[in-house]
Amino acid sequence: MAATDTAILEAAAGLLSQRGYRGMTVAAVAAAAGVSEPTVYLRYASKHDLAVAAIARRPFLANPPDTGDLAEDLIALLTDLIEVAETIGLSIIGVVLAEEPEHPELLARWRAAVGSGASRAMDEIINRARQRGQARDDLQPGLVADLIVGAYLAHYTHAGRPDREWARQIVETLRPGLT
Amino acid sequence: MAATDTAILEAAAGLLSQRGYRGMTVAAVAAAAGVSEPTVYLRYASKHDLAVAAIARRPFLANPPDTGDLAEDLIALLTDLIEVAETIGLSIIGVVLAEEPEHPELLARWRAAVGSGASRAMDEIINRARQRGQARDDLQPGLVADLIVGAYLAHYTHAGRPDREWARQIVETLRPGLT
Amino acid sequence: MAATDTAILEAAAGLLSQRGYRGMTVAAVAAAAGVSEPTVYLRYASKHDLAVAAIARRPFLANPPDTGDLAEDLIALLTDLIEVAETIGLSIIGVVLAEEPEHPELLARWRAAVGSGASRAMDEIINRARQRGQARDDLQPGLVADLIVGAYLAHYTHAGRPDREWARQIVETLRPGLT
Amino acid sequence: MAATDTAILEAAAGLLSQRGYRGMTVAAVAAAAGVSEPTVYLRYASKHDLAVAAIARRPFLANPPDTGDLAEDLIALLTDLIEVAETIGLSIIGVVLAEEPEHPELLARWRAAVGSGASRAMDEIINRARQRGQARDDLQPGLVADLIVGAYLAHYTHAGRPDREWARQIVETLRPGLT
DNA sequence: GATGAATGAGACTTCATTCAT
DNA sequence: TATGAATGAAGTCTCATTCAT
Repeated sequence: MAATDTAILEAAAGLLSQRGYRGMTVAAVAAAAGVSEPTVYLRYASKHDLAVAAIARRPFLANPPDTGDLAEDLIALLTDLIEVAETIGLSIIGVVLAEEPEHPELLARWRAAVGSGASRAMDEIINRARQRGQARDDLQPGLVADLIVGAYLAHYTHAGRPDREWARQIVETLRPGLT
Repeated sequence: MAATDTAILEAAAGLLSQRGYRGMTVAAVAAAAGVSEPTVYLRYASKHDLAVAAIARRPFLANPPDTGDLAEDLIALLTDLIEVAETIGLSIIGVVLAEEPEHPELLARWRAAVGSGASRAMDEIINRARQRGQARDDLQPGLVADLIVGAYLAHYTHAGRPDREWARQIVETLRPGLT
Repeated sequence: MAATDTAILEAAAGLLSQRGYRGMTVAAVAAAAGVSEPTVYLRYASKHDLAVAAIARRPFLANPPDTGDLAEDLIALLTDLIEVAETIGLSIIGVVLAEEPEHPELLARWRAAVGSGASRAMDEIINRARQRGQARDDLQPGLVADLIVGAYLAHYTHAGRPDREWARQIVETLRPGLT
Repeated sequence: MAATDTAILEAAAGLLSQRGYRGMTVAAVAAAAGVSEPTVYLRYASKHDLAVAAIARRPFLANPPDTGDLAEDLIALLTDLIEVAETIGLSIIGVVLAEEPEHPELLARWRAAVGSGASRAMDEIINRARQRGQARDDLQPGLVADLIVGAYLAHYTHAGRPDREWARQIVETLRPGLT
């Protein structure tokens, strides 16, 4: 049944964020989805296959903000990012990095889904800014994405949740290099 | 014995980066340290205590580069960071993020050791730049650290290893905002 | 459908020789027969019933050789036996012996089908030999069958496949006791 | 402890005969040996290793009979064989044959232990007979072993337990070919 | 008659932890 | 202080069997 399919994937994705790869036990997934363990194995040949399928369920940065101003767009994107991260946690990113040595497909899949999503969102924001004359012609969206998204990753990892003003300060620091 | 103490910590730290929290089995730590499992338990009450102690063994960014130029310092720091990361892997960062929901002390400890180290290194670089008149007075070192260190984290997570030119391009993009 | 009936039995017999009793899973039988598992259960109440029905599908030694000479007949029979065994394997015999403690019906069924077949074949060969004056009057076919068939079982079990000359050597060794 | 070692091997050998390879569960072995499952794994890396070690625990035909007469020796050997087989069962032979497709090491090990033992015993019997002038010079012990041991295997497989007279009848049938 | 979907029971194996020595 | 030996608990995965359709 389709309802079971999504229940299993949702459960797996949730547990993956909350408990990591090894903490995402098949028993826990099955229980959370309201089915038995073999039912999970009916759909995925192994726990690993299930984890790969569960990675990147939620479309990330699917609708890039469009405020009419580059800096505001970036602030909005960063604020969105923070909000999502504070909801579902950064641990899913931790999982794909932590498991890279033993399960590199997880990171690969993450890159395909989330990495490319971030890249596309930044392309769009910067293209619009260019048309408005707000962005340098030779500005590379990929670099900006690295700087913006990464700033949050680093801040969270090194110092915890950023305060209110932080997103604006980051963009202000960056702004002279963009226009 | 002190030699045993450090052997155990080294072994734990290595396994933690290579195999993650759950992959760092007490048996593997003991074997790598050349002792028996109970010997580990003589020193740490639980596996978790051992992991907390093992986090952040290696001093990170202990000697910030000093080239006489801000941009060059930042490029050097970023290049160093890449090199270290490509040696010991990013998975240790993944581990502390991934385990946050269940073992928040790991991330706390990481912040105390590595986060503060990065902050101190950036303080030093920017102070020197200020004395040379290369940095804005109101430039906040923490923001720059977030941007520089984070850029690598994000790039690696979203796209894999950066190419040769990447570090310079990041710093060039950032430079107008610093001076 | 009759076609389904035989497909299931063929599949079960094949898997029984190739993978043993426990290796003959109902799922594998169903797949090999091109039906679903419940379809198998429509015909047999349990896996065990299916296995019993599948034992001894192939008539063994149905056409005993008739060369006009006792020794040649025995060599031909032994050569046939080797050939069949090298095609379908001895593991089916292993299965019925191995499962005897838990599923004695398998061995019983094997005796009814294969054991009696071997006996009948040897009866025929020796009766013909007697009419030609090539066999002792008091020769018991059952003993000869034990010796001839058993020699191969023992050789295979203890030493692996016999070489070219082996069948003839066995019969030569036995011959003085027959005439 | 050595007592545990042998208890485990004994339990494994017994279950292997009684329940076959798949029926010899590690839980059952542990229970029969009076230890926990991990204790078994402390000694054998896998169930398969345990099974291989358990095969051929009992030395088979270690002391070939020496009655002073070839025929009597063979009858005694066959009678011994029957007695052993009726005690521990033939199913262990069934197991090694049945598992050959999936676990050929079991049969290999059986050949190394039991097959070579039977061969050695027959060598001895026939050498002594030769010195007494009771055996043909060109008689090959291996062929005699195949015939004698095999006769029992075949009889049991095809017809069940032999009656009292059977061993003597087999040897009588064979005798003219030996002297 | 046939099957897609489900599951209870149980298999092998690993691991953190303890205890007698 | 150190360890060899042991184990309860749990994890991944398989399989015979059932039931609604």
